[in-house]
Amino acid sequence: MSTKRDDILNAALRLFSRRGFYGTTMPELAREAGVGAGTIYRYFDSKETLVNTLYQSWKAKITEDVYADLPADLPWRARFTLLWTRLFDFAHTHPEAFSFVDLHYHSDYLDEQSRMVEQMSAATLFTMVLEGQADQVLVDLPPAVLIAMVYSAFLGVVRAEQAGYVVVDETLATATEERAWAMIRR
Amino acid sequence: MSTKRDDILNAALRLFSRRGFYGTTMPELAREAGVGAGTIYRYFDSKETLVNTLYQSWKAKITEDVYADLPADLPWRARFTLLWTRLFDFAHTHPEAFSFVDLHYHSDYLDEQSRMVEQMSAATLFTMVLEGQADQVLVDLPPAVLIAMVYSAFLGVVRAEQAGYVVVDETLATATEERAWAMIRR
Amino acid sequence: MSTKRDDILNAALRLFSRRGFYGTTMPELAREAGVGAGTIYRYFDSKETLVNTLYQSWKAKITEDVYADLPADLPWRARFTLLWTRLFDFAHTHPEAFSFVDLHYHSDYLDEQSRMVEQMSAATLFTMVLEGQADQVLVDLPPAVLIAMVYSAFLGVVRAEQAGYVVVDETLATATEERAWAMIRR
Amino acid sequence: MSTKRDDILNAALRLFSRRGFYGTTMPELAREAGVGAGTIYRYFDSKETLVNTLYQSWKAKITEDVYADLPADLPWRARFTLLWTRLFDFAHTHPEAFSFVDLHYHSDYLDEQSRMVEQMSAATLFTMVLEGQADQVLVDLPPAVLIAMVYSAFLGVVRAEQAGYVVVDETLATATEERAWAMIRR
DNA sequence: CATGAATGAGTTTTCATTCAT
DNA sequence: TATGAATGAAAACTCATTCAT
Repeated sequence: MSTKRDDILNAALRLFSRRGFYGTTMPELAREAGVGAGTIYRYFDSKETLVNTLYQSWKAKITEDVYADLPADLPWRARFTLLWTRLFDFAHTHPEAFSFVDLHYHSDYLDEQSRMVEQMSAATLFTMVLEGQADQVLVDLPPAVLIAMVYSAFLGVVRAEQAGYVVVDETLATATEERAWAMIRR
Repeated sequence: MSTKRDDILNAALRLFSRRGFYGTTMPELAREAGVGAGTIYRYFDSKETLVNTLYQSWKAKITEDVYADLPADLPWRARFTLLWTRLFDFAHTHPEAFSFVDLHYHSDYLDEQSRMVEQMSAATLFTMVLEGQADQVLVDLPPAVLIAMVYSAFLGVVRAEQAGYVVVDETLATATEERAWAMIRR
Repeated sequence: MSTKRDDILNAALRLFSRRGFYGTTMPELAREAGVGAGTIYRYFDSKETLVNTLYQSWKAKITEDVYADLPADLPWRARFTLLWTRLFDFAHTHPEAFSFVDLHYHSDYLDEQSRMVEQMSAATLFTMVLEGQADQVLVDLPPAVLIAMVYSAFLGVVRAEQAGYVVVDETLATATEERAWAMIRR
Repeated sequence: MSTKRDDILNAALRLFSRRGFYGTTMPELAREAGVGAGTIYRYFDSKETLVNTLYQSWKAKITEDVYADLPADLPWRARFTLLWTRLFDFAHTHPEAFSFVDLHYHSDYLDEQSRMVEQMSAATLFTMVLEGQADQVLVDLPPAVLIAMVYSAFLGVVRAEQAGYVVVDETLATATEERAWAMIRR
């Protein structure tokens, strides 16, 4: 089965997350993927199609792996811990995914569908925060702000880790989770 | 007086912060600055020189405007409030500056001097955090982590604001400051 | 087989020998070679690399075709005749080669290797002249001077021919050879 | 009186003789001449006008200084000696002039008038050679060939000298003259 | 007269995309 | 289906020339 398509997507994730969309050339990408330059175009119409496909798939995968299947009866504190843990698990399993998604946030080459996936993912979180606020567990700030602060704080740690400034073991992951929770709990 | 050089730097800040380094073309930049394409090269040797000049000047300006002249005897709580206020003041005065600096963080076209300015800025914060921990006011996590979490949280809010998701008035600024402080205070 | 590379080199020989390095533009060259502008860069890193490659190959070819395989026991007079004949044969087979090599002599865009090829070629002649002088056959002047005078005289005839001032048939070639020999024989 | 015009012409001689027409830029030329870039255009309509002016003036000066005022009754041998001496005197007084004139020989940016000056100079020599042949003093080859061989041989020596390969003192100048004469005398 | 900052057409070079194999 | 050589449009950059001072 076509492993080439995946080779291309994996290479694209690596390069786009490092050098960005415009900083990555198709020949480079072909070399990194171990395929001919023309081969990329058998699977993707254009560079933009490729980046959109990649963006959507990772955004969806993050949403799925991190936000889905939260036990409905889980107390808020434990729920947050679970989310935070999943975030770090994901970040460690797919080190380039968060950088990639973050780097391409709101870029003008993202198409309608990418924006929709983006919206859906945001909506999930948004709803969750609203519930937490209704339950008087989360602080009363615009959900967009709470989400931005927590998610950015998480991303900040991941970036520090990838830059080699710290190693995030389980202890540190837990500690950061506590701090993030302290930021948003009522 | 050479207003052209400033026109170019201002246009570059606007475009680089939006489209990134590789996504911004020199003709675009020339048009945005209202100068001829060749004029840019009278003031900057190359596109790389330009982005480095810009990076260094803004990084230095942020450091100066936000971190400098902190009253030595200011209590930690008040000190943090002051810093947070200054960050928002800066972000509102120069809406593109933080995005620009953040977007170009650790890019491979940044030269030695840009990295040095970067280091100096980081060192200032690092020292401050260490003091706060010695005074038992700040939580005991690696300073790089605390800095990353707070600064990223701030950036997250600014980005949400620029995306039009929220309006950050004084009340909201204060509220976010409290949340950020809650994240790092012991 | 990569005939394109040869097409480019041949076109470059023609244009560089006529208009010089700076006077030849890459689009012109591409058109003359019958290839796309980008194609040139698949085979040569830069215009400078191209001119150096060309210089080295022709300098080496001249040296090989003209100076190599001289029968060791050939009397000086016959040896000179042979060299002169070979020079004209070469000039008539590759009408632009001598102009090209001469025009680019000591140009600052020639690299280390081009200079080495240059030196090697010069050394061959130099040694030959020294031997001729030791044998009391050649006049006692600095070899560099003898070489310069003979080679330049030859080039002068070739240039006159190319400018259309004369036609150099076998008779004229022989006559010029006699004159050149008269210039340097003891 | 306008020394600037001369400054420009002198700078142009130096740069054009070294780097050629296309290899010399107007700003470079302005700097070398010690004038503003715009100043050049007060004296010369364009770069082409400048090079043509320069070419004509030097070609004329060479013709005047070297070929004019030859005592009518001077024997051929002495006449040749005088010419050769004058050539070397000229070359040593104006080291760049011969290179410049030679380098621009038959270039397509030379205008009608430059070609005429060229023709006139050639005609003088041509006539002289014809006379010498009529007098049975010079060898019977096409005058264009004789002229090319002698003049090129001379240029070869000058180039060797400028490249630093030899120093041409009076003895060597005389020796080369003898060799050149041997080449063309009957 | 003289300047040199400013320009845009033209240069070298890159790169997304195509297509013959 | 896969390739990578080939392309030309567009990028970064240069330079002859102009013009406000």
